[in-house]
Amino acid sequence: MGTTKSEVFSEEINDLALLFKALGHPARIAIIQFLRAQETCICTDLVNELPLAQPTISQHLKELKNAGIIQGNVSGTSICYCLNQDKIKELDAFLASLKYDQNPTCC
Amino acid sequence: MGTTKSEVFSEEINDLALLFKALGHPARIAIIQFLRAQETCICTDLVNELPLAQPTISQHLKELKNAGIIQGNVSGTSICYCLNQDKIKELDAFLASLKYDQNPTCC
DNA sequence: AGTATATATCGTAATATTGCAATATAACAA
DNA sequence: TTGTTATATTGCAATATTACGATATATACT
Repeated sequence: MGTTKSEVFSEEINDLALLFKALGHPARIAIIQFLRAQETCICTDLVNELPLAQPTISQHLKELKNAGIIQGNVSGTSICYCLNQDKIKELDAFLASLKYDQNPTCC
Repeated sequence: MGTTKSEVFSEEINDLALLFKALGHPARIAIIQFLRAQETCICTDLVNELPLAQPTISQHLKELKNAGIIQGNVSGTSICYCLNQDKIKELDAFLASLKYDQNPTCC
């Protein structure tokens, strides 16, 4: 108990859930929004921008990177992060697939 | 410690994070997909469909309902659930806003 | 080598989530 | 009223997440 029963679900469903889970935290949404606004990569900027300690931000970046939503490249002493458009499109496609052409009469 | 520092983020960001968090579990993705496929509402069907106990499914439905992603209407002894297109569109709009017209050269 | 800067990792306390058995509630039927 | 079906709630053990101080690592500059 306490663990998610991932084994019983398809890989597709688990992958989607992991992506959404990575976005399921305000700090990570804020990071994503900042990345989108900058149009380019960042690193310490986030520590100055968000009221969270450096290790906390580093941890959130790691989770976003693990999920594949952002990418990071070493650039001197700093690391340059940016959005991974492919993953975003993947999520967008899923959400789009949930829409109906016309609202069903239900409930 | 241990608690998410929601106070330091905007309401918009917190709302989005809560919506994504609700989708961040395979059982809840499976529920959403089943609801989409049925085009209409459900209830005990999910207990038969998914290898999870009834209280567990009830709990996941509650979270999806709290997030506003699904709606439920009493219909006799059962409850009829369905997707809330508005919330789905909200999430879709956010993801769409993250896309760039052309991929930026970064990282 | 020594120093500064940028980021990651470790360790840990506080809290949240997951899953389910047991039980409660609610609507209907006989 | 008693039974049946459908769903929700309670309680709890196992596990995961969050946040951060302390510390490590890695690159660059002097």
